[in-house]
Amino acid sequence: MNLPQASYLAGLNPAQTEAVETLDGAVLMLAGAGTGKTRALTCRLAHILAGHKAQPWQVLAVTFTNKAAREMKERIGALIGSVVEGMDWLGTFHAIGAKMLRRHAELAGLKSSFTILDADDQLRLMKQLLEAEHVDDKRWPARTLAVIIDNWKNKGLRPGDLKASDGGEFANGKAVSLYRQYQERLKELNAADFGDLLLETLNVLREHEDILAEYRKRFRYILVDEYQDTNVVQYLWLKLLAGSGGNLCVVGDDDQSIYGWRGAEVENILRFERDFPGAKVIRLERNYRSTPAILGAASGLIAANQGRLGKTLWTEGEEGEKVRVQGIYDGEEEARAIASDAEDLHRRGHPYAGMAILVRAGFQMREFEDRFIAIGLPYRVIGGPRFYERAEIRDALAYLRLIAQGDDDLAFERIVNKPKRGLGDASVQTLQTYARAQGLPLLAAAREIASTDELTPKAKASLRDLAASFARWSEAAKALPHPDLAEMVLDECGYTAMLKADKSVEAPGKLDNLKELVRSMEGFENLAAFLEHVSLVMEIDRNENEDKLNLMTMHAAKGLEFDTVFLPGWEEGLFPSQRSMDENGTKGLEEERRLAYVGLTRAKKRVRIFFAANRRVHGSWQNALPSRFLNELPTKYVEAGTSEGFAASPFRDNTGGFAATYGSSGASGGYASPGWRRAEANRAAYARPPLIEGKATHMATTDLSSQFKPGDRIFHQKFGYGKVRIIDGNKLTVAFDKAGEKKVIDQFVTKA
DNA sequence: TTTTCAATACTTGTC
DNA sequence: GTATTGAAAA
Repeated sequence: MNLPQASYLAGLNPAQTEAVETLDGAVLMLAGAGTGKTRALTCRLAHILAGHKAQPWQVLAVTFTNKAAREMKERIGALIGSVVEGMDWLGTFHAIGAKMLRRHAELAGLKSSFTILDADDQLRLMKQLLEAEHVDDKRWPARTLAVIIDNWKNKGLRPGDLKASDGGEFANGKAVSLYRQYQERLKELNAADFGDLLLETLNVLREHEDILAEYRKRFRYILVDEYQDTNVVQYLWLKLLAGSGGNLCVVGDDDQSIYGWRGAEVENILRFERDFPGAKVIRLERNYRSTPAILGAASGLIAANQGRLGKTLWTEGEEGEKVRVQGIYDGEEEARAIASDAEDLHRRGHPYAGMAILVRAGFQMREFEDRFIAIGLPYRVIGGPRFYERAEIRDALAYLRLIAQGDDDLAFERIVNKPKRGLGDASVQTLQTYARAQGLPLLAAAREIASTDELTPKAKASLRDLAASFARWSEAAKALPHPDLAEMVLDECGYTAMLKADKSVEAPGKLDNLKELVRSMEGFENLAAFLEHVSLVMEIDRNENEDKLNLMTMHAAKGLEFDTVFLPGWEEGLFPSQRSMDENGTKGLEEERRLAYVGLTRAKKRVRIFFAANRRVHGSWQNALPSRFLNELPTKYVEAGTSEGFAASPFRDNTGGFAATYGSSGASGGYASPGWRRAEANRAAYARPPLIEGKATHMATTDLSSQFKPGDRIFHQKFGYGKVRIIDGNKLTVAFDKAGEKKVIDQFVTKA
C-alpha cells in the first residue's frame, strides 16, 4: 500500500506526526487533555500496518476499557479498512490476559475452559471460606478480604510472596492463609478472577522462557493507552513482553491519573524514562478541545500539584466564556439552578446531548434525577449499574453457565432457589456436604441425592426436577440456536413467570432486560463465545443518539467531551473528598485535584461550577465551605454567578472572602457591598467555633448544648463513624470504627 | 422456608 | 435519607 504520503498523516500537527512516525524503541507520548491523543494513536497503528512494518496480529495494543478498545478498532478501520480485523491482540488488559491464559491454562493449574468469576462470585466464595475458618464476618467482612486480596494481586503478589504477617489484623492474621485457600479453591472450581487473568499470565511468562520468547517475537510493536492508570502487574507484564529492545509506545497523561485507589501507580509513567533508557518523550500540548478560558482555569488549578512531568497546554481562538462559579443555598437549589440553566441553553439551540453534569460521587445524582423527572427533562445516567451486573441478568447467565459447564458450582448455588423451589439454606447445606463427600459437582450431586434419604421428600423432588431440567436443556442446547435456548430455559425454569407475578415497579424493567439479553446473544457464534464475551465485557451497547442531558461521575467522564459541563458540589469535604484526604493525605488531595482537572477539561465551550452553603450528609444537614479548588482557579478566567437563594442565606465564609467574591456579586448587587460583607464576616467570626488544627471542617448545624448520650452512633468529618463512650461537658470520648478511640468536641460531631 | 423488620453503612468503579 | 442486609417471627 504505497499511498501518496499516506493520507492519514495529513492534518496532524508536528508533535502528532512525530508520535506517529517514531516507531522504533521506547516512546512515551505525553498527551494532555484534548490534544488529539486518540487520533495520534490510531494513526500510529495505521502507519505500522499500512507500511507493512508488521502484520495485524503482530501488534499488541492494550486499553483499559472495552469502550476504548472498540473505539480504537473502529477508528483504525476507518483509516485502513478491514485489515484491522486481523488485529487479534487489540483489547483490554484483561481480555488479552484471558486469551493468553486460556492458551497456557495447564501451566497455571487450570483447564483452558476455566470460568471467569465476577465480583459477586468472588465474594460468595470468600464468604464460604470465612465461614469454614470461623471468622466473624461482622468484624472481618468478606468485602474487606476481597479488597485485600485484590490489592495483592494488583501488586503482583502471590500467597508465597507474602509473609504471614502481611495481612495485618484481618481475621487475627489469617489473611494470607485465606488468600492461599482462596487460590486453591479457584483451581478446584477451574476458575480465575479478574486479578488472576493478569497475575497468572504474568507468572506463566516469568516461569517459561520459551513462551515469553514466542510472544516477544510475535509482538513487533506494543502500544499502551492510559499508561498512567497501569498497576504493578500490568507494568511488570508489559516490561516482560517488551524486553529491553522492544518497540513499546505508551500513551498517557500524569495529570489525569485518577485511579490510584484501585491500584494504579502514577509512578509508572513518571519513571518511564528510567525504566526504558533512551526512551523518546513526545509531548502533545496543543489542545483542540477547550476554549483558552477553560484551559487556563484548568492549567492554573493543576499547577498546584507537585511532582508532575509538566506540560504547557495551549490553544487557539477567542478566550470564550469565563468559567462561572456560583454559590447556592442547598443541594435542591443546585439541581433547580442546573436544570433551568440547561433548559435555557436548550431553548437557545444547544442540544442536551452536548451538556453533562459531572458529580464527585454517585449519591449526588439523586437530587438531579428527582428534579429532572419532576420537570420532565430528558436525561441519561452514564456508568450506572452495569447491565451484566443486574441481578436478573446474572441469574439468567447462571442458568446458561450451568448448561455450558455442568460443574460450575457457583452458578448452581446462585440459582438453586431462584425462582423459589423450597430449597433453603438447610437443604443446600446438606447437598453440599453430600457433593463434597462424593467428589461430585453440585448439579450431579443433586441428581444422585434424590435416591438417598438425606433430605425431605419435597426437597428431593425439587432437586430431581431441577437436575432433570438441566439434562433436558443441555440436550436441547445441541440442536437449538442459543438465543432460543435461553428463552426456553427462562420460561421453563419459571423465572419469567416469577417476574410476571411480581407486582413491584422494577419487575417489567427486569423482563425487558432479559429480552435485551436474549437479543444480544444473537451476535455470537455459540453459547461459549457469548459467555466469554459477557465475563470480559460488562456492558452492552445502548443507543446513545437521543438528545438527553448526561449525568455521570467525573471518573466516568474521563475520555469524554461536552460543549457544556456543569460541576456541582464543589465544597470542602465533598470535593475534595474528606475521605480521600484522610486516608491518603496530600497524595489523596492531589488525586482529587487531578479529578477536578479532568472534570474541567471535559468542556469545550463552557463550564459552570456550583457550591452549596448547606448540604444534607447522611440525612443530617451540614454547613459546607466552598472547595479550596475554587481559590486555585486563576481569577482572570472566572466570573461569579448569581443566585437569590444563596445571597439570602446566612452563608459563612472562612476561605479568604470566597463567598463574598463569588457568591453574591453580580446583577443582584446589594449583598456585595462592603458593609454587608463586613457584617457577614463579623457574624461568621462570632458564630464559628475554633478550628481544629487550623483546618476548615464542617460544622454541626444543630444547637450547641450536648445532645449526645453514651452509646449514640455519630459521624465525625475527620474520623468517620463511631459510638459515644463518655461525655465530659462538650467533650466526647468516641470509639470510632476506623480511627479508634478519640476525644472530640461535640460541635464536630453529628448524629449518624 | 419465607416474610418482615430492625440494624447498618455510606466515594470513586474497569474487567 | 435510604438501600441493603441479616436475624427473628409467621
